[in-house]
Amino acid sequence: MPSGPGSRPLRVRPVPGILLTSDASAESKSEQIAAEIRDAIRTGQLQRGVLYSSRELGERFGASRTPVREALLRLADLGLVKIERNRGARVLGPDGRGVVELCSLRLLLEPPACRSAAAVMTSRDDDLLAAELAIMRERADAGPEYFAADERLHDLILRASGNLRLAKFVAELRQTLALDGRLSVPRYQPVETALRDHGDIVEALRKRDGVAAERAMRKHLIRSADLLVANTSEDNRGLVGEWRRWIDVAMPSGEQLTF
Amino acid sequence: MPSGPGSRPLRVRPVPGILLTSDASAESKSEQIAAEIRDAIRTGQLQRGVLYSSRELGERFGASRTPVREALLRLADLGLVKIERNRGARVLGPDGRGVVELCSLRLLLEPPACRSAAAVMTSRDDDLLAAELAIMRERADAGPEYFAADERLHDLILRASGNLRLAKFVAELRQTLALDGRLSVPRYQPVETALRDHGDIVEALRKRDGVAAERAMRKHLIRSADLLVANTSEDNRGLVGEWRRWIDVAMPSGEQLTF
DNA sequence: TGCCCACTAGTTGCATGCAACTTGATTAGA
DNA sequence: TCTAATCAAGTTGCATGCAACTAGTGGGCA
Repeated sequence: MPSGPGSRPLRVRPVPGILLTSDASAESKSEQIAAEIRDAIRTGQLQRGVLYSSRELGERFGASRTPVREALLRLADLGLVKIERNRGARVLGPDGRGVVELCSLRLLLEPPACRSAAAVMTSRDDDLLAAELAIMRERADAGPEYFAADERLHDLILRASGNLRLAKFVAELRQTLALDGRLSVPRYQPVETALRDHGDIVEALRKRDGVAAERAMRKHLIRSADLLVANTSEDNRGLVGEWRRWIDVAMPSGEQLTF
Repeated sequence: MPSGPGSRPLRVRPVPGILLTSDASAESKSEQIAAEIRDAIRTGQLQRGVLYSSRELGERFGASRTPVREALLRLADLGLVKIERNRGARVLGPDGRGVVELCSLRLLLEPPACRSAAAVMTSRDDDLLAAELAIMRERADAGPEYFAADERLHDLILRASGNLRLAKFVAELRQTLALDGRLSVPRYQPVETALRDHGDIVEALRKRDGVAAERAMRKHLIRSADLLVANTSEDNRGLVGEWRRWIDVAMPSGEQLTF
């Protein structure tokens, strides 16, 4: 194939689903591939602990090694894969310790962000939040649409907080966490509980009651993460203890855990 | 016959388990270049708002476009440059809004991490912290050694907290902030104040008094960021207000600001 | 004069070439 | 038989080639 001097037919691979953002070419190939690799890890098409070469991934996703490498570098930064020099990229397994770290970070950031949002959000944010909540209630079957709305709702709140950097970082955390969590949480967390939690958060925000919104978000995060950590396959004793410790760190002294 | 006609001398492999200790080539060229570009931005050799091509940067740093591109992608993720398609990479200016966002994130994360560290740190951490504090006191001229020790001290605490992901993220924040901050802070913050702050933090940690350590860290961060935000060249009114708002968000209800 | 279009210079994004490195299998030797 | 050196296959990391794209310029035309 190096012989063809003329125009090679650009190999356009039919992208397997996922949302096609506005313009196809606006997103660089490396970004597309990063997203595809993430999805492949999530669905198990790429197995944890296994080494993959950039050539193999390139063939699988219809690209050359360069954009694949760029995607892998990005994913390595996010902690999803580990690049081993001259060996390949290893998909990292669901690390119980990592799950606790991610959950702790969310717990430290999202409740205060919620409080901040209550102080500066606009009525337009109210409408957007209500819309997502409505979708969640409609699609209460815990399908992909439900989770997409969940995702957007959290993101709306974070962006309404006024700290875009915070919003971006927590979005990354959520993406990484979803790799481990999405498979297990819906089985253990009743949808109605999650719906009630989100309803409480949105309601408090609508009233611009920052303290209540913060508390509701904290409750929601703790409840979700509790299940996540408890059902991590590894040794749970130390893990659960560590997670409880971070709850303690993140909890204001006066507030009580009431479930 | 196969008596090694082209034997290269590098073939010596005494023990299969030995890994190279901090070999220079252990760090990839793209990482080196990312660091060099960051330094060049800090020192002003690369000017804010200006477009640079990867070829130019490659020549300046002695590499081809590929590792430069990888470095730029990484820096773009960190928010230091903006890659404009088919145009180049623009060095982003010191955005006042961004400074507030970065400071707010540190304020939300580092004090709780401090409290966590007090709960799980070991006597070895005590020694390391004391060593860095001693260096800071020796090099109280606010030179690079002083700031390096400052940096390491903060990092030690964060890693002692037990949440490596948090430590890594805050380290990134600090790196980015240093671009805007390091030039201005030492001129405004008296070294003895900073020394006292750090002394208080380390002392509280030594006593394993998490609450005091958390408070001391919060005080230190607020004091530093106050100066940083106040001296940002842009319109300060809104900026300072925003920063005060985040202090409020991050402050436990009972605690008072006492300077 | 003023407007439009093609052209040129320059850049990215992706594909590919190449040397160094890692590792498992094979072969020579004791 | 068992050990150790050697080879071969495969991979990365970096360099380079190439088509597509952008923006600014100058000339032609109304």
